[in-house]
Amino acid sequence: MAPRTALVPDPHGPGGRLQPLDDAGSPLGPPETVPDLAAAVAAREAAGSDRLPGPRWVWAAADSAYAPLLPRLPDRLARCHDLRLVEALLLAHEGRFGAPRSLGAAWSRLRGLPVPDDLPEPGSAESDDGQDTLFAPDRLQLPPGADPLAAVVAVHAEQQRRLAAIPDPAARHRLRLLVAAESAGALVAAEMTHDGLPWRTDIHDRLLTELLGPRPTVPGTQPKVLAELAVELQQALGGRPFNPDSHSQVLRAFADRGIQLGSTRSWELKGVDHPAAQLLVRYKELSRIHAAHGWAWQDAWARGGRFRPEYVVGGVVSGRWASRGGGALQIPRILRRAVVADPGWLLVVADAAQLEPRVLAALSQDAGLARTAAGGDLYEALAASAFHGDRDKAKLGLLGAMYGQTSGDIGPLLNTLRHRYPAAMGYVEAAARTGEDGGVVASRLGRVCPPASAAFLDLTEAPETAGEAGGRTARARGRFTRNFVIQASAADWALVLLAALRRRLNALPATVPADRPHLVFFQHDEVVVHTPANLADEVAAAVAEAADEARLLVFGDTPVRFPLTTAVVDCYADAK
DNA sequence: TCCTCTTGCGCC
DNA sequence: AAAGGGCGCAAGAGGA
Repeated sequence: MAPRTALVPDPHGPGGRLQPLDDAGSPLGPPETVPDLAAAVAAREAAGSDRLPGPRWVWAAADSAYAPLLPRLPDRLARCHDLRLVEALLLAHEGRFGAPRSLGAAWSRLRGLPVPDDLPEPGSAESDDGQDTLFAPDRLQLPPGADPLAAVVAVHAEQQRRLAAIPDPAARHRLRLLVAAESAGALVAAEMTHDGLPWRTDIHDRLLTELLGPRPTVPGTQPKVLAELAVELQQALGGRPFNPDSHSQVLRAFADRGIQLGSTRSWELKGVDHPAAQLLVRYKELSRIHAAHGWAWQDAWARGGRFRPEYVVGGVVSGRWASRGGGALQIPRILRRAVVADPGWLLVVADAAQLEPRVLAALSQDAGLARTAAGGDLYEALAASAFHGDRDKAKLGLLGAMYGQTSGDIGPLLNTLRHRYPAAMGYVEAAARTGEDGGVVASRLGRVCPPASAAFLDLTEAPETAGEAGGRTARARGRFTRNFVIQASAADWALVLLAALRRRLNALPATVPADRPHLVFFQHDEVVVHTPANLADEVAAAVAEAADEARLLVFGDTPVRFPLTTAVVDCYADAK
C-alpha cells in the first residue's frame, strides 16, 4: 500500500486518474486511469483498513476533488493532503502571504512560468457566478495543455520539500501537524455540507410566525408584526412617515422630536428615554431575523430538512473557518430551536470553555495563569487569586488584555494583571509591539498573519506625514497581532480537535456508514455531532478524548486544561 | 439600472 | 482623546 496517492477527477465523467506516491511525493508507479474513480478510491481505502490506514489522498482542492466524489463513496476517506490549503500555509510561512495558491499558480511558480491569479471565489462580488464554476476544472488555473495529475504530483513533492526544509525541528513538526489538521478540516467541511445540519422547517416556520406573524402571502411584503411596529413607531415620532430601515430617516425623525442620536445602534437606543427608541429596538431585532433568517432564507438554504452551507476552511486569516451563504456561523440563538436530531438520533453539543484565555496561559507558560486554567471556571479562579473574588472584573480585564482594549475603567484591571501574570501579559504585549512595528506574528502551529501592507498600511499616506493617523493605524495593527496569536492558536487547537474527533467518530461501530455519528456543525470553539441515540455516550467520550489529544499535540506538556461543556440533547437550543 | 460603500447586527 | 479582535449578510445611500 502506497502511503500517498495523487487523485485527479475527470471533469466530464465518473472516471479519473491516480498515481501512488511515497511520503516525499516521489511516484511509486505509473499513473493509472480508472473508469470509476469513486470505486477505485473506495477499493484502495478499504485495502488499508486492517490496522493500516488507507493512503493519504493528495488532491488540488477538496471542493473540486472530494465534494463531487462524496455522494458516490461508500464511506468517508481517512486522510488527505489538500494542495491549495497547504500552499496558503506555506506561502504565509515563507513570507509570501497572499500569493495565488491554486494548483496552476503553484505549478507555474515551480516551472518559472507566469503565475495566474486565483479566480474569485464563487458567490463573491467579483465572480460573475455561472452556476457550475465551482467544480469546473479551470478553477485549478492550469495553463492549457498542462497535465493535471503531473501538476498535482509535482506541486505535492515541492510542498513536502518545503516542509522538510524548515530548519527548526520543532517548528517543522508543528507546521506538519497544521498541514494535516487543515487538510482534515477540508474533509470535514465537505462532509458537513454534504450531510447538512438537521433543520426542522416546521419549527422554524412556527417560530417566525410567533415573532413576525404569518408568512406574507405576497412575497416582498412586510410581515404583520413588522408593519404594525413601523406604524406605532411613526406615531410615536409625530406621525410623519419614514422608513425605519433607513438610518438617515430614523436620525431625522428623532431629531424632529428634539432627540439627537449619534447613531441608530441598539445599545445607544436602549439608553434613550423615549417610547420610540424601545419600539425601534424591537423593530430592528425582528426585522433582522426576518431579513437574515426568515422565510426567504428557509427557501434558499433549508430545504429537505437540512441546512447545507458551504464552509470555507482557513477563510479567516487566523485559521478560523468562514462560510459562504446562509450565514452559517451566525445562526441566531433563538432559531437553534429548529435544529433537532432525527428520530432515534441525538445531538452531542460540545464547546470549549473559556478557550482563548486558556490558550494564552498555555502559549505564555505563565505559571500563575496556568494555575487558574488547570480546571473548572478560569475566571472564577482568576477572580479568587487577583480580583478579590470579583469574577466580572477578572473576565473584563483578561478579555481587554487579549483584545487590546484601552477604554472604560480597564486600566487598573490591566495593571493588576500585569503585576500578577507578567509572562502572560508580556506575551500579548510583545505581540502587539511586533505588530505596531510592522512585523508579523504566528500561531502556535505556525500559521503566519498577513503583513502590515495588506490591510493596515494606507499607501496614499506618506509615512512622514502620517502622524496621528499613522499612530492610529499602528495601534490598530498592534491590536490585530495581539489578538492574532491567541485567536489563531485557539483555531489551531480547534482544528486538531476536529481532526481527532473525526477519526474517532469514523472508528465507531456502525452496521452501515450512514448510521455512523457524524459532525454536522463547527463554529470556532464548538462542535455538534449528530448520532444514533445509543452511541451518544461514546460520542461524548470521543469529544473529550479529542480535546485532550489536541491539548497534547498543540501545546505539549502544559498544566493548562481545555475542558468542554458537553450536552446530549434532542434540540440544539437545549444545549446551553 | 448597476455597482460600491457604509451601517448595523448576528455569531465566536 | 480615543475608545476590543475576527467574520457574513442585508439594506440604504449615493455615484456612475
